[in-house]
Amino acid sequence: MNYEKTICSVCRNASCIIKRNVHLSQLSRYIDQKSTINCKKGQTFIIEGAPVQGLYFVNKGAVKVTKTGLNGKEQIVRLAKDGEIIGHRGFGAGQFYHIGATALENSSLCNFSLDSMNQMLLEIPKLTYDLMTFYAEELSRSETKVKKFAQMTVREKVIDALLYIFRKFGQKDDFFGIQLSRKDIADFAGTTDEQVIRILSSLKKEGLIQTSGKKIGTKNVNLLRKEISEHNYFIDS
DNA sequence: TCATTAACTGTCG
DNA sequence: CGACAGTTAATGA
Repeated sequence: MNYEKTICSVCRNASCIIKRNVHLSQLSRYIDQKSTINCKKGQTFIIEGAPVQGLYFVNKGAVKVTKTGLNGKEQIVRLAKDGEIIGHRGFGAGQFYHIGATALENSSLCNFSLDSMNQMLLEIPKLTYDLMTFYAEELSRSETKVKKFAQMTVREKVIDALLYIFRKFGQKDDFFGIQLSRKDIADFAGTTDEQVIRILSSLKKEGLIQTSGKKIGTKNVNLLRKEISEHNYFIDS
């Protein structure tokens, strides 16, 4: 296990709000306070209901953010990759996380304590502004997601989930840049793994996607988009 | 190798 | 469309 702290100055995550502001001199002492956590695939590093332990950034890897329903069903709220923030709703008023987060791949995470974050945001307006922009985007995504869940059929929701994965992780050698279990896709789309399996195999029969074991890919994104085009929500969510 | 997990199929309410 | 039961394939201890 490698516990070495990742250094922001050599980090490649241009979308990270810390990295974007790393040139600000006030930031350096807070960066010195951060810690790096290495998570193995499948490891849960934010437990729903546990006390907030600050803010996490994905340095490298992939993470799912989840919320558990009353029946114990897991809902994947979003996926996060390099440069993205996790646990950002945990601070402010809330004392406890109301989401969970587990690594989908071996991942390294940067963690800033609550105190660190609060002082940073009070002291550096540019950082606060960037975070606010991020919140605004998140809220907008969340709103369109509500519409989706209300209006889309299961087939459309699964296609939408596939497009989300495609957008976020891209495709390499005809398959998506991340391998998710059918269960994870189901938890994201708000359905069951059996439904996902069935829809994936019919999509495969129709030639819209190809699968090989856990690997899924598409050769015709536009055809997939067309299926849910009436909903017009495929822009970004 | 055996045991556990994931993928898939069929059926029923 | 979801829930359940059951089979097969893949994975890993």
